[in-house]
Amino acid sequence: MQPQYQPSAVEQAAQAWWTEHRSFLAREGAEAKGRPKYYCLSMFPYPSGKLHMGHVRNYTIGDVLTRYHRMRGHNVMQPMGWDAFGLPAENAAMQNQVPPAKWTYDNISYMKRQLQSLGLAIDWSRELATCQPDYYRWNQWLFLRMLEKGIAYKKTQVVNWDPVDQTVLANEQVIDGRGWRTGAVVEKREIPGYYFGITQYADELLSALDTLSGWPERVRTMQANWIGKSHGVRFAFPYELDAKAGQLWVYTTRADTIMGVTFCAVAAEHPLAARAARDNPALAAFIDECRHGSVMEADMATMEKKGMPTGLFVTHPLTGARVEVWVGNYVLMTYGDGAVMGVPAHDERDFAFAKKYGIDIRQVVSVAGKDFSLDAWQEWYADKEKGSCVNSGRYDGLGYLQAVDAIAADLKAKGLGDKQVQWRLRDWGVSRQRYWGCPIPIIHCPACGDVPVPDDQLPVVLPEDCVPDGSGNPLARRSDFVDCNCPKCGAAAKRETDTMDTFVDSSWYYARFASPGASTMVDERAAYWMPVDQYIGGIEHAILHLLYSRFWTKVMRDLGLVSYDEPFANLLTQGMVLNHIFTRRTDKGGIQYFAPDEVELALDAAGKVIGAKSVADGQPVNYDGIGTMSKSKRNGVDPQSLIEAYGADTARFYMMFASPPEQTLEWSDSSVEGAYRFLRRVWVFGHRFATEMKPHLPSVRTLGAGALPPELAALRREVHLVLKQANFDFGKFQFNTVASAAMKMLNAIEKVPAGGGLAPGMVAEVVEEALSILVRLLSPITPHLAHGLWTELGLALEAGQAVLDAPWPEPVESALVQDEIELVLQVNGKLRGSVRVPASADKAAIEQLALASEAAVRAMDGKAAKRVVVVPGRLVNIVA
RNA sequence: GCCGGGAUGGCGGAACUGGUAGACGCACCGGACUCAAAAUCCGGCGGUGGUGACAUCGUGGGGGUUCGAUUCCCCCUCCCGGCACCA
Repeated sequence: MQPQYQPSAVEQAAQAWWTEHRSFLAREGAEAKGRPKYYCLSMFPYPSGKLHMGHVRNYTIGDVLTRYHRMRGHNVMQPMGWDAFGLPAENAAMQNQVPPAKWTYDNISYMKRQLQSLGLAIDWSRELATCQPDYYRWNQWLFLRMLEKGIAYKKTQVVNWDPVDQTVLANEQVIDGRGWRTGAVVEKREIPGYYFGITQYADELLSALDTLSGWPERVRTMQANWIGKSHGVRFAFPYELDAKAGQLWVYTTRADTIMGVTFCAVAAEHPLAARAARDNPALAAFIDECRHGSVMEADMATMEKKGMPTGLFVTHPLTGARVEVWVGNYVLMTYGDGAVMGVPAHDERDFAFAKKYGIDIRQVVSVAGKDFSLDAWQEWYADKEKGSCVNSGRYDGLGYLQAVDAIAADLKAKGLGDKQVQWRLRDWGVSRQRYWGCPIPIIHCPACGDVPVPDDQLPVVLPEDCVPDGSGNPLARRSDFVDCNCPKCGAAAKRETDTMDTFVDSSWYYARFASPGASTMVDERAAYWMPVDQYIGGIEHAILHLLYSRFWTKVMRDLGLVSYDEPFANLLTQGMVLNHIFTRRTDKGGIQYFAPDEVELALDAAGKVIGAKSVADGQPVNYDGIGTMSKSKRNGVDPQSLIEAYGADTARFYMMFASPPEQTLEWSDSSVEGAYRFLRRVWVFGHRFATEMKPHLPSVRTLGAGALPPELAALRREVHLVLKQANFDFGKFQFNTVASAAMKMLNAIEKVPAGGGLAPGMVAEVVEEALSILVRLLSPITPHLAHGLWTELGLALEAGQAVLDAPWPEPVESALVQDEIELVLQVNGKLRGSVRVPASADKAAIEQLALASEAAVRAMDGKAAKRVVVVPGRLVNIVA
């Protein structure tokens, strides 16, 4: 074997071997040979151009798990594909005058080569791209099924409208309330669109979270809060207007405070607001003002709360009091009925609103020992657990639950309300006024209306040669796409030009991977592979993508297409990859970003960073902390250059070692070098073993049969002890400590005692076993290095067996035993030394030995022990 | 604003169910090798006091529970992710 570690040679050889042996083709049925299936899936990438470090991290984690489970005896499947529709392709098209399709396919072929150079154990025979008609036709097909079942339907939606470009903007394209290209103030506009009735599944999506024991608690909590089941009361304020009786319906979770209502507020889009504005120009102007700005909830929630009275009054359903109706810019038309009751005394937002506009504040809940004040908001005003009703007539003295019950009953008796369960979750709007997406299979006929495209005319194929220009949807200008005949009456008709949200594409790709090439949406192979055993992706997908996929699965199940309830049995949410940010203020007040390799750091004597300067001009730059790698901040590191400089194994090892998968990972060039150094040491020691030790190996191995000399027993014990911990850590997905275990193991093996009367054959045997364990432990993380060493050192347990199919190593218990153990000695909880005791000693014996120890006697200073706490195998604490 | 998460040496991080805080690595310092440098190898490395054994403080800040708290509870600060048309 080569005495030096040459990653490119090692990696090319390993990859050639895997290709030749078709090592990563997943098998089904009899070919699975009775092994349990393990479907390991990383979230597929958007083909943005080239891989970024987040991809490398994501796919390395998936690959480590895939290879680990394979060695554990599973029938593994790890597919890969492309989330190929989306906005960036249209942006690139505008910039480069290249059709999104070409840009996308070019990116895919480049990124595929990059993924292959990482040595991922991917079954490429299952590759798919969501922009291919034989994939997205099933989006269209299922859309039609959902339409038939009433799960898909049409209604108006509120969008960001750029009045200059005359186009709908994505939230991302709205910067500070203005269009990103035109700078025009964005308006809210209502247009028709298709929705998926995810709320029909709200109950199950919530309750089934309890069955997802393989999901992180935080993701389940986020989804539960997002679905947002709340128990409250929906009730009405009657009014009379234009000589007609009407009712203003509101929803509240705080019905116990209903006696404190001093105003109502409606959304600007509410019919009552429109009616009031009819003869109130000031109000009309205010409503118009509310139309400006983005539709993002974060913007709505942080903007200044403004309101204006409508001059209309409604009647309090219980007190009969006249209550004025206001228009509030903070009231969401999309939640509940687009109107809220205002209780300034017990709602922080209402309090601020009332203070601002001089509305009455009426206390109706009190907490014993707390004084109510009109001057400043207090947390307890809104604490429904502790208070009871006051100033509330017949409800006085009731706690939250009793008050809600009594009030709901009274409202019900009057026919003006009842208890109601409310969801925060809204139906999923899927229409996008964009070109590069899956066409919605609808035809608009002047006579028949909206007509679904018949199944036998699917797929509705998207033309791939359009170049968008930023104003409107280019599809609308393509008569060869738009003009068609009505499937019902045959008359000339227009095809729908909206495309589907790209979240639709990613809501079921995992199932298609399990039935590649099927002539139906999925086939029986999906029944074998699904659900995904391990799903891996960024935490930023914790809600939308994962919730939509769960919803989509339940729809497919109810259509009889699949029989599982949930798509992802286990979920690992990986953290982001961060890097340092360096900036300089420009003369014009802008910010200039410097890539980390354009900056030289100044260190003090202890190695602490005390300054930075530009390599180019030697002038100082500011260190702006750490942030996600991004093009705009110029702090990204190109995986390609990393692989070229150090090899894929170093990139993989560094990624796993630098941080546990769920946490953020901070980039460090020197730590990458550290990873490389380690891999080189492994290789070099392998060479030393092959040349210096292996020749002494006895033909019949006796390891474990008899007692080893103490030095070798200690080495062997260390190796097995570290392995035991590493196996435990693997189960926790804590790959950083697995990597560090491999380092510890090498540290121990490198110090292998030699000479001193030790039989060289015995030394070689202990080292061979240690290397066999180390190489297998490393193989999921650094598969090329492991493949090379396994072969070159002849470590295979069965002839011809590659390391990727070798059995996972388990610690040998007999190698771990020891006669004496060391316990930590504490006095009053403070470390005061240690005490050696026989491994078999019982509590009484340990107490005695501890009390008699030199360290204890000194620390006790003649005082008597009140109590002795013994934690077996760990410590003794003497309480004096 | 709302929901979720995080904070440990100069840095990334470790610490099993409450039991030796700082494993492993990086950086830095010292030594060996070298004409010299790089690479490599050996040693040191939280703060303060002490020649030293050792003492003492120390896991974002404040309080609590416990023989014992990075870990559990309460309050606060800052940072990160999501907020429905980025993917």
